Amino acid sequence: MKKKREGKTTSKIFDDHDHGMCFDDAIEQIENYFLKKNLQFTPLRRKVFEILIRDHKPLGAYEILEALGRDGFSSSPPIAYRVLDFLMEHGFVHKIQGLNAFIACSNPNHSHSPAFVICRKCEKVAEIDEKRSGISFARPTIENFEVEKTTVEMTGVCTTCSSVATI
Amino acid sequence: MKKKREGKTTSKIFDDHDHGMCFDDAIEQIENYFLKKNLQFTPLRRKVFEILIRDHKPLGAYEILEALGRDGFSSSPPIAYRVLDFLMEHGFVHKIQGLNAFIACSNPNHSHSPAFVICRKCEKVAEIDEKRSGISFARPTIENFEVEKTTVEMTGVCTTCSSVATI
DNA sequence: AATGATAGTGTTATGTTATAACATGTTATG
DNA sequence: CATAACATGTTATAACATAACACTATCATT
Repeated sequence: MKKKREGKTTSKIFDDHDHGMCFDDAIEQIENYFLKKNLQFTPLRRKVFEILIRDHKPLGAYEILEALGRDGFSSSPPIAYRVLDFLMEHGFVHKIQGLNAFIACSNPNHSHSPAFVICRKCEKVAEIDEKRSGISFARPTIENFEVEKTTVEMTGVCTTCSSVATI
Repeated sequence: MKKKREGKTTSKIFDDHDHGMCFDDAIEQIENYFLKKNLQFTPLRRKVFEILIRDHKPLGAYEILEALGRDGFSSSPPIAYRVLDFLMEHGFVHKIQGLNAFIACSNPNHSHSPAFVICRKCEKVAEIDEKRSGISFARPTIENFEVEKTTVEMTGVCTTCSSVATI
């Protein structure tokens, strides 16, 4: 059986941005970016991004595929993975390694190295920036090594879930 | 086909600890720990740990299973995953999320939140501590959230591989 | 030593995530 | 309009992980 990815009520960290705003802005931003970079914002790419930004929660590739299928697109695995790779390359989608899931970027305008806070109970995910994270993770310097990408994921329990209790 | 996990020559960061020492010490440390905690360091658990510490590089669960099979143990998947979970719980093994692989811990004596440096070409992995990483990632404070575990993985290219070139 | 509880291992089957390889269609440009 | 580059579609399979249950070993107590 599939693991659930759902949430009940929310902890502050998970909803302190205006999501209605976020949705419209995000679509506009990605359109502008693609235009500027001369990339194709094809119906498939748009749909995948919309699916992710709609609920703004992490979705597994196969969940995205189901949604694509429902909307009349092909739903064979490479379809999703290719588009996700593409959107990730351009910073509009991130992969949450700890969940094998994908989430729309919250700040595609900043060039940034994101960090994620993941509640292991409700599986809500917040993307946070360096200042709020309490850690600094942007392009650290490592001897004899060129860092290209830094993955930072903080797993734990949000106050909403911990108040419900039972580990 | 299987991805390769191998390395040629080394960048400093990947071999600045005495591995002969590391192996003997590690075995002794894990033995002491298990003794102290009244846990069973069974032949299977010992073998899995030895397989990981032997080369001290990340191995996939199925690579570990093959090695177990060669050494006369059962090699059905749950065998490896169970032992790996157990060793991870006690901090002797870490999972490298970016590689779906497991690696023996470099400092089981410290209580620590490890960070990893991963060369995406040779797939060598170094476990580094907070100071050397240039980032601070130990139990940051997040509002309305209790962080239990922080994953930090820095992917890039080591100088050895970048000198060989061709992206 | 026999009892039962707990922990550890073995086995089968299946679920979940991801990619390889190749075919077809679509778009931008010379 | 040819053609190169990009994008999508399809089939098959690889790679990673867990559920469920059976069996065995170990430990604590009688």
